[in-house]
Amino acid sequence: MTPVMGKKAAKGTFWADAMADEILQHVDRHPRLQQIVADQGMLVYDEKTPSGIIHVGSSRGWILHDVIARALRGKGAPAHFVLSSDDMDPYDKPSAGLPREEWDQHLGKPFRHIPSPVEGYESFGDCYFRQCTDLFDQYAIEAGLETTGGLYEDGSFDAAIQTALDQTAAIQGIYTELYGDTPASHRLPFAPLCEQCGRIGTTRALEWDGARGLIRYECRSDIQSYKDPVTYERTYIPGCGHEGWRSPFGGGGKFPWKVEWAAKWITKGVIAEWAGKDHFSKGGSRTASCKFSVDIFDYPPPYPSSGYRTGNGYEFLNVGGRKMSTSKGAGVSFAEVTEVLSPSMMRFLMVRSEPNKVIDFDPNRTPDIVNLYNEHDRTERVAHGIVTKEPDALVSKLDRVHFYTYPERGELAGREAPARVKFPLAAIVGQSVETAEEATATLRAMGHLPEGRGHAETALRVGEARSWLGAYADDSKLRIALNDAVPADLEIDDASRAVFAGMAADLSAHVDGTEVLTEQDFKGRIFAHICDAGIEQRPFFGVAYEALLGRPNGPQLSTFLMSLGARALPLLNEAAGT
RNA sequence: GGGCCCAUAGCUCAACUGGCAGAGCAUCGGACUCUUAAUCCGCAGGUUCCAGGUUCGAUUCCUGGUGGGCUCACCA
Repeated sequence: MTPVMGKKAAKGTFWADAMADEILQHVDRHPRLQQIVADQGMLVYDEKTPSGIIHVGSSRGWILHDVIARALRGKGAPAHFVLSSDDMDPYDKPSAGLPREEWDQHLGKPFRHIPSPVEGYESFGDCYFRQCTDLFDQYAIEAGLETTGGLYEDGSFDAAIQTALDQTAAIQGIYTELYGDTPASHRLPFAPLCEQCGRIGTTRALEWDGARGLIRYECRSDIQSYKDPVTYERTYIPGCGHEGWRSPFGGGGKFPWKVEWAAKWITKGVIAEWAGKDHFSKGGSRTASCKFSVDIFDYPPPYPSSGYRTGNGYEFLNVGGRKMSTSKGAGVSFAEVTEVLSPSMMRFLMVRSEPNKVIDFDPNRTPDIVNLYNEHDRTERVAHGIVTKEPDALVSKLDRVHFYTYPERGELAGREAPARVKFPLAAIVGQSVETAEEATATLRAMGHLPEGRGHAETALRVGEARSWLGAYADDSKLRIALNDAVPADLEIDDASRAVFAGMAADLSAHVDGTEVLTEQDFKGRIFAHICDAGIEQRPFFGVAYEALLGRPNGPQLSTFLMSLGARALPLLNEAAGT
């Protein structure tokens, strides 16, 4: 391939396109990387430890890597995104939702060797990893999947293990240089897997015999500790006391994290890999890994790093102003969010925001949701060339946002934009009818959908609105709930009762088919009744909403009643006093 | 204490690699026999966090502050 020789990316360039340019330059600077790309393509890499239910914040990284890989492919580079499950990592503290008496026995073991808490998965690690990756299609995330444990077991890491252990002194020196004289300054950079008890978090490597390729270790009870979630006491994971020699190769153990990260880069030939900004803090794991990569493995650390310079990680996705945390069991899981919010919307949210901007998203805040849908729809319209009120710079940006939000749509030229119904309307109609079919029919009758189009996307959106209302919108104004009965303390004068009676009669006739009314007809009847009764419109509607919903306002009455159909009749009759 | 990121209209964000600060939503006003988080039209909304510096010109670049977020043993 011929990398596009990049100038510095223009400031107005969409973030993913600009990053792709920089990655191509990164490759250009290193002949070694050019060779790797020629041999195996351009690897965009990410990894995740499956230590429990994975929260929604992690999806920002997956989407980011997917978008970057697509941007690179868009420039002709043979890029692909691979996500690895760090399932060789040990289960290092009790997991929030699992019974202690059953699961504490597995503390210290690699996630890939612990049974799955949920049926149908190969292991603990497989379970939590795949609960997410099985949803990737819905998010249009195109990723190759692998497990880090698998890489240990198939020998991929063997060369790096040999290198690291042979250079133990140099690695210890780097730890000392970065962190001072800490325990890591004196340890072998490897955690053997105990042959007797299968734990990896409780072992200490004692001696490396490079000639025989064996490592001496013991399995102890003073290595790995956690803060007990109930008693808050520091508790040590018990090792089995085994001591012996074993081969570190072929799955015989794992690197400590910071060394492992660097080992992966050279082993896999990683060209680009981000992580959350927490890893990129000065003195953090990326700092150490870059050092190991350059000094120990002699490999150029992947973009956005360059040599010892780490570059910057991406910002967090906060939900309701809080950083999500897997281990604290707080927050919203990725799988859970997917059931309630549209994957397209989540993807849109993350594509439109530059990686260095915090995203604070709260599904409990109705305006957040309404706004997100509005912005999404506008982006879609602009991308289809429908609205051109926006300034040019914004149009070209929204164009790219749309492209990366819906990569599967491809070229839009000459294609009609999906017919979108605004989210609040979808929510109201969705609550007053039973099925998506009815909702679509109602919306079509109301004139919100063009003839013959918009059925599928509208049914989808009504479904999204309903799921969201079911999960998050308890106190949202968009929630409507029919009264069981007309509130006892509601005063209804005789004139108003007559209007209710008239509406009930009209609606009833419409429902049993003796009279076919369009929405316009029905609307006209309502006003005729009000006029006949000789009362003011405004106060009457207030009374009507109190009678039906227990609120002073609500959706347009004619639409609302028609979409309710027979379900509205008991209340209308009661209000009419009949 | 050190480091990184962020700060533009009430909210969410733009501003084409320094050139008259713009959109969407909300608010407000008007229209539609019609109350709405429906539709259409319109008004208003800004000392671009502060103080300096570079420049003919700074939201943009530099320095120093302020506020917010994240992070800096081990583990990941």
